[in-house]
Amino acid sequence: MTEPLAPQYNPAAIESGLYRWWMERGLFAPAARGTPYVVMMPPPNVTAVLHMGHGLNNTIQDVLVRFERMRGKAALWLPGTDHAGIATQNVVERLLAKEGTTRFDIGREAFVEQVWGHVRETGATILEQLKAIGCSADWSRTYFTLDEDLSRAVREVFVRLYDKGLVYRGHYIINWCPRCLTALSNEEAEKEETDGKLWHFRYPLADGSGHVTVATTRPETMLGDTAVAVHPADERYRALVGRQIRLPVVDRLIPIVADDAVDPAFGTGAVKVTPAHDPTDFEIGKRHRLASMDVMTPEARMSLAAPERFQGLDRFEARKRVVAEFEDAGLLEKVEPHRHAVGHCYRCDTVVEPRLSEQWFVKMAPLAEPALAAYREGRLRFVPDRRGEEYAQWMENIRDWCISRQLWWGHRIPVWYCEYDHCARVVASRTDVTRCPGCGGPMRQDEDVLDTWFSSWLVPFSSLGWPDQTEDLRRFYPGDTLVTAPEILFFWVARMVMSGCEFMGEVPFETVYLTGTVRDSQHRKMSKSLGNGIDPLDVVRLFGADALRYTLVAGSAVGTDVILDPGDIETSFAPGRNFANKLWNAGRFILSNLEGPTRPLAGRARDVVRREELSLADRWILARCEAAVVEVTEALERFRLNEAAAAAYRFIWSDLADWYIEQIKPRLYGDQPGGDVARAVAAQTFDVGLRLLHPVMPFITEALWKRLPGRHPDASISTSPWPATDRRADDAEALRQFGLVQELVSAVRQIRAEYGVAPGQGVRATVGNLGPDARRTFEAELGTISRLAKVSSLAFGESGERVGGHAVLSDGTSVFVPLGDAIDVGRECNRLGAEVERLLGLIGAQEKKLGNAQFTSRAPAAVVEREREKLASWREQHEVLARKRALLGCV
RNA sequence: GGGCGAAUAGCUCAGCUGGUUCAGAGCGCCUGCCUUACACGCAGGAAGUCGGGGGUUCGAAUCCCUCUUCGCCCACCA
Repeated sequence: MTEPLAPQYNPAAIESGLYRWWMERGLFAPAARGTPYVVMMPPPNVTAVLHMGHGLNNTIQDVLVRFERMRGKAALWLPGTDHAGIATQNVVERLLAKEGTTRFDIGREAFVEQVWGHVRETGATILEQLKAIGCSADWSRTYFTLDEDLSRAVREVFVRLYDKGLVYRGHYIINWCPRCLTALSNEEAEKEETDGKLWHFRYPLADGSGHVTVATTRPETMLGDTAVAVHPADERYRALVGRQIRLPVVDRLIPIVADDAVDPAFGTGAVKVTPAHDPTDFEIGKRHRLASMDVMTPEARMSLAAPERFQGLDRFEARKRVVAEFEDAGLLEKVEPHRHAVGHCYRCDTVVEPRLSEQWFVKMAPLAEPALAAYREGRLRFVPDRRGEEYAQWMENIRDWCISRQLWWGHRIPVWYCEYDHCARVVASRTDVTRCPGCGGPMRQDEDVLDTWFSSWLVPFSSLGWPDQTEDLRRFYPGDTLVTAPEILFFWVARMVMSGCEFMGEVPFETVYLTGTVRDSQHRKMSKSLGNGIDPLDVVRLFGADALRYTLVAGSAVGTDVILDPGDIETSFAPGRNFANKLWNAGRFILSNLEGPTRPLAGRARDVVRREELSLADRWILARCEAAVVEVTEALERFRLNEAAAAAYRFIWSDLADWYIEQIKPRLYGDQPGGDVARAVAAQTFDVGLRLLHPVMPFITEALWKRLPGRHPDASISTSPWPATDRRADDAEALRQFGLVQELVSAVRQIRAEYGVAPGQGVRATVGNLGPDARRTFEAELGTISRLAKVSSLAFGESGERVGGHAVLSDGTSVFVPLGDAIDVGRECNRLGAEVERLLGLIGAQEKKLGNAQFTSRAPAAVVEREREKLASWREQHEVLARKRALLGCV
């Protein structure tokens, strides 16, 4: 009936094909019914795709989606259609690096073609990866295209903001990458602590009556100085304000001004002012109507505004020359080492040059207000909580967003300028403009393109067809949960909230779950440039997708990073593989014992298993199963995926495989009656275990679940219902009683191991000092005890013998395994002595606690009662062991 | 400079609302087993004064303060 299963789980054989099987049956398409549950999917980043970080994000998203689907929600990922922007940027960077070329060496058309070829290629790679790790998104949606819908949404948004006066153009100091030749947003200019120098320059007063010393970290910018500023309240310089400086090197007269922005405590308290090359200076310049001298070209070489001998020099070369000239002139007062934050381009790591330039901006404060309110009012929450405060802090101090980029790819800014100078009309438009609406003259579109995130921030609704009022939009906006990496909280998440509030009137999702970051053993972020990445596809090939997913999920405690050692992927991923194999073999065993349908455990069927037919072990595993359902469900609801994985793991491995399967073997083999009941319980609890684990390990659970008896060939575990909690299985008695049996078995095993009893050799055991129902329990489970602990006979009462291994169970039951001359009495005395010591320690502490009137009067009665019971139990255990030691003649 | 987080077994990490169900898991290590589901396994074992110090409390890995060390985010002191 079922094809024979190999004794080892072979991911390659099982996983290939299952994904297609799912897709063919449309199992990943949103269900027709049910409450929508939408997990927003971030645009995959091409450079990240072969790294573990993306594997982590995608896995976590998929775990939640599968969980919610099984719970009857129409869960889907919402893949953005705008993967082009970021993807392209990265592809371009890679291409340029590979070709060893710069953007200007390739013609635009050839360039675009080459880039898009690459995008299509890497797009396929991304799909491969997502399939390989079992992600269940509906990938039929457009992927990796700059599709027209999106362009439409981008233009719509731009024009709306423009009309509201929220988009504006202006001259500002922006972050400029001299290599990429583009403006960068504040978020894209990554600050890095850098060891630099602080040069102290003497600026002589124009009348020769002395000098003012200024400090700078960027000497080359002094070529563009147009003032020196001091704090208005600074006594040292008060008399100098309004006088002139003769700027060395360039030999130009500049004024000394007073401005509040100057910190009198830093450096000399006097600062050179270079409005074209520093944001603060730019502000000072505006206040004092100073000229702005841009002394650099876009490539960060000295421009024609610099003295002739500097023109064309690279900025760092110019820096050396300026310093040298100061030194030669005796105007270099001193040089100090100085550690400060320097901006670097997030794409190419080039030092960013603050540069005066004309750019487009979005006024953010009005957009931030409702987005902040949503958080404050609880309509938006973050997991972990503390990220919410980061979000709020950023929103409160938000700065305008520079959205124009001087790149060759992306959405062009939908603004047209009239070519006629006398008209100079500027139009923002949803459609292309060819004729000037004012004078009828020709129009020219802005050359710049929009920041990638300007399309990405619209994904929650643009990907659903907005601005049209589509069915999808009605149904799936807003979503429930955004799962993404913390590093794009501001780039993307915060902006999506703002755009959602502005254009849809409500937040795009109510929960933002921020995953950890995948780091290497030195806690460095995994990245291509560091070469410390792990390709998830390699892991899939070596260990299987389920092993990869298990490791990632098990390592993802809320708010913590996942550390993986790229040099030792065996250690990281073998546990997942081992667990998959364990599950596979447990399944193989159970399936091999299930011929045809099993009896139902509940319902009105004639052959339903009656409660009194259940053995203690049956009741125990059903109770454990129930507990596992509660644990896993609650953990997933609270985004504690690692706990969900651990709970499912414990249930399947420790409870089901280690104990229950071992316990029922005689019944399955027909050595004991009740095989049909054992089969029914095993089938049911295994089924539940598979479903609990399915979100984390979809392939292996699907493969096994499909083989359970009575499955329709097209049924899939991914659309089967999530296990319901069953109060009737809440069986504390069974848990306690079977727990005692487990303790007894362990105690005998321990003694056997301690004294090297040969594995096959049976031992006798005597149990005494029994609790009320213990004898009945042990008698009923005699088979279990004898098989699992190799006990040939179990006697009740106190043994006449005294030489052997002794133990005591938690309820005070004494255990004795006679070993005759086989053991060393001294060794047994030591063994028991250690245990007695431990108990005495506990008892002493506990007596002190209970003797403390403060405790008994202040602690809750239930706690006190529990503590009393513990003490009684320990005393009893101690007493039993002490007697045994006395019997052995221990000193 | 501001904000935040972390420090628990050799390694990677759990430990949520303070109370021996809390000192745990996996890997690694040691011992014995190829027991008819699984050696990617089974059974047993060793191993941590929960970073240091102080405090709150009847009681602290858990709450507070402080120090040390690492990490992250933000930031226009040139």
